[in-house]
Amino acid sequence: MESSEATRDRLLQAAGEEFACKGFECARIREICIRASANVASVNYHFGDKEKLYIEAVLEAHRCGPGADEEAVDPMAGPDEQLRSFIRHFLGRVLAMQAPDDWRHRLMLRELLHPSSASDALIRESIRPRFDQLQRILRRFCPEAEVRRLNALAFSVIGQCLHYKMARPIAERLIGPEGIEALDLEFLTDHIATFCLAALGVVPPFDAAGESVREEARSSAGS
Amino acid sequence: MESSEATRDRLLQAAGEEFACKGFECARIREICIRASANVASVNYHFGDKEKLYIEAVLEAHRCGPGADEEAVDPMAGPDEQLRSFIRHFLGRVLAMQAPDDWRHRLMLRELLHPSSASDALIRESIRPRFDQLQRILRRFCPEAEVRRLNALAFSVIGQCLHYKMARPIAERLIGPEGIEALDLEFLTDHIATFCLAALGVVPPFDAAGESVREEARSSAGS
Amino acid sequence: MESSEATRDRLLQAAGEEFACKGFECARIREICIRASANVASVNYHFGDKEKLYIEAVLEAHRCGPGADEEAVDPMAGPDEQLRSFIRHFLGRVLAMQAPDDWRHRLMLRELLHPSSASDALIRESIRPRFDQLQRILRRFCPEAEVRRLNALAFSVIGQCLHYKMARPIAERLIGPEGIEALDLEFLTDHIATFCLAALGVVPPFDAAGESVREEARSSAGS
Amino acid sequence: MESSEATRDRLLQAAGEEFACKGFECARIREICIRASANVASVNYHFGDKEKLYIEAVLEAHRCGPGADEEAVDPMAGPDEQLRSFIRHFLGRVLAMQAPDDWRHRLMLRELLHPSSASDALIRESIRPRFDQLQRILRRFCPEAEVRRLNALAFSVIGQCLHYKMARPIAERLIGPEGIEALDLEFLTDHIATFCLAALGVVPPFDAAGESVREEARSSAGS
DNA sequence: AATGAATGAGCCTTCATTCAT
DNA sequence: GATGAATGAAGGCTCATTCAT
Repeated sequence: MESSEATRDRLLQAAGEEFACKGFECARIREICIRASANVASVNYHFGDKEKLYIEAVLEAHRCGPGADEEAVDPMAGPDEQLRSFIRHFLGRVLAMQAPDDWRHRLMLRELLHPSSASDALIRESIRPRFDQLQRILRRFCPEAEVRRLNALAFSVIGQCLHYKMARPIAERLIGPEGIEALDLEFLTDHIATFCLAALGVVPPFDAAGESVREEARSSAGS
Repeated sequence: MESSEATRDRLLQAAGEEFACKGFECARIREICIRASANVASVNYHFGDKEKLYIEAVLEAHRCGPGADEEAVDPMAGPDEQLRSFIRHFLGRVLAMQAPDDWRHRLMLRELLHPSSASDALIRESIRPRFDQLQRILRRFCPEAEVRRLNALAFSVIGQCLHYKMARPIAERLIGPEGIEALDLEFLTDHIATFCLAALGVVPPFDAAGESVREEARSSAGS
Repeated sequence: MESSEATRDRLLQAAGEEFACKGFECARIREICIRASANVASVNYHFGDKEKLYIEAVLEAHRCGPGADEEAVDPMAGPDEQLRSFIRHFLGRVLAMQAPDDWRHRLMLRELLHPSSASDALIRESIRPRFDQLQRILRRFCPEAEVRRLNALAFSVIGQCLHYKMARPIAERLIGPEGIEALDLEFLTDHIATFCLAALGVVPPFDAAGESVREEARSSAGS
Repeated sequence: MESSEATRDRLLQAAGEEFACKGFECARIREICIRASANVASVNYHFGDKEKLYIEAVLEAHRCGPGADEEAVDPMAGPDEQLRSFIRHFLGRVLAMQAPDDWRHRLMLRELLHPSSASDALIRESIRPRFDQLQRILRRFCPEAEVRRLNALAFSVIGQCLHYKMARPIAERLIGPEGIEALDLEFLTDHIATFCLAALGVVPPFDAAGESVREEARSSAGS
């Protein structure tokens, strides 16, 4: 049957969506089957188990996920341009995670918070490469920094980006929907990139407005 | 009856732990009652509902949680000292969240990710005050910055700190347990504070190791 | 304590209402206690049991219920006048059963349909006397009728009256609310009394409108 | 699958019996499933709900119930013959309701007293047709009677019949089992029909025994 | 004497899973 | 190979009842 493979795929797709937006426990196997126009027993038939289906869905998520991200950063560019580019792409993916068909990223995010047995492959093939890439970029800024510092730097970059996904519901309540709206991809990319580059001592910190403060603060820091 | 209040408290404590580590859906009311040495119907009697118990637990979490944080930051100190102090306390709380009896923070974190009807009070009385406090500190660095920038700055600070809680399981797999171990409260406080202050132009970025890079990067940035 | 007796009475009153409108099974002991401003344990304390409370409520219902009904029928009147009077009173009570404080009759009606152990006393002291009274009245119409006929006659009278209580919800759907409204106490008393008296051959059947039909029907009956 | 339909039917049958003799609230879903040799979850699978099962049972009750009643009354017969025929059939059904397997009628009776959401269809398809039929018959006796009178007449007929079902437990205690026994279908049909026809002025009231009384009563009525 | 707290049995429902076809 | 029916284990909740005070 050719429909066998097709059903399997539909199940995987439906499972991905369901797991992504409800989590493993709250996802209903029946709902998945209905979405996939398949029988209730299909999941057990094709995957044996709810958990095995979940793992398959997560693997599928990163398998069919973004692959050309590595090339997104121009290897010939300067380190600051590379970092800016990395942030733009990473942030772009994070902010786009609201899209209904973007269950792959949402699923990966869930794995970030609550790693399951599926996350080994996920880390190996999807997360670590990007993490290493980021570290290679950062290494160019601090060639002699110890590993610990490099890790912390990488987490500082990633943490700022991910926060807009993680804490979005709360952020929205804190600064209002229009406040969130104002923090669009363009602005945030520039903000975080500038923030990090300034922290790395590459570019002057932000706008003129901060200049005066900088002086004041610097003197107070010196005291 | 004093025993009534006592049982209620035991239930609240047990519920807090259970909800904190399993989430609302996966927490079993029976387990909570067993932990609290109470009857299965106790929850219904004292709180009426599983959900009402959850809300009560969340409120209890922030009620008995840290409240004297406001005083933690010396109002007479300079802005850089205040920021450093804020980060230390915030991070301290985040990193301490692993403690088994620290269900209060884990519960609040869950609310961060999946706000429920209990999060209104949580935001109002616990989160917003700290957020406002951070913005007041940051305002001293950028007196004329627009609101949007201030929001982004605050999120940059918070995001870096929270990341160590949010993505800890994955981080541990990325850099190994000893890598995580190395990132202790002292180091991270200094790292994030320095990172932020450098980004704000107050202190020179990091250590001598970075200096040379800065020069190189700056020239490449200028190209 | 004087309040002891008072609480008992309030419980009885509240139980009567609750049982009357929800039935034994659906009545909630907690609701009764709330209504009576009493403790949840009051019922068990004062009556020992939900069922015992029910029985007490039923007995109370007929005890404090109508007692002067016997006198309502003038013993010196003619049989037709007595029957008319009986129907008026019986029907009046049936139709008034909607009143919120008239739980006594509603409770007795419930006993009619689903006799419990409480109904013995109810029948003995409340129902049978009226039944006997009706039969005495009917006996005057048919002095030589056999017992079976007299029973059937009594049930014919009672059945017509009770039907307006029993099947009211359905009747309302059949002929509409305004249809029910039109069947008020005055009209129904006259209708049923005339119907019965005509059946007993005392008065001519109904109005002139029926006269012609009677002739036609009588001839068809004779065929 | 044929077995599916079979199980559904067994559940419906078992539910009908259980609901008929215990009512909706007191009926236990577990008991129903045991009776139907089915799993506890079967009800949920086949009907979704206890209430939906109830509704389905009520609909089934009237669906498979008596349907050829319309033909039971000879349209060519005279009105008195039609009325007598109607009463015989109606009463027959009412009196037969004691049979253990006759849950359909008992269920319909419950709906009479406590209409649920299932009673709409019941009224529309089962009760109203008979009611209309009866009114058409009565109309022949009183061609010019107002609607109100016709309604009251119909209820007088129905009320007398239904009373033997409604109040049977009490009636049995009032006149004893043998008294009830004596009121068999044959006797009651004749009694009620004669009672009504006499009330409608078609036939002379009852037997010779009553004749003399009629004279006496008539004179007393005239006084 | 009377109460508030606590109990445990039992109900309906949900769900992942298995089985016969 | 694939399905619809059936399963049984929990889960949350309700309720009458009991107990300690």
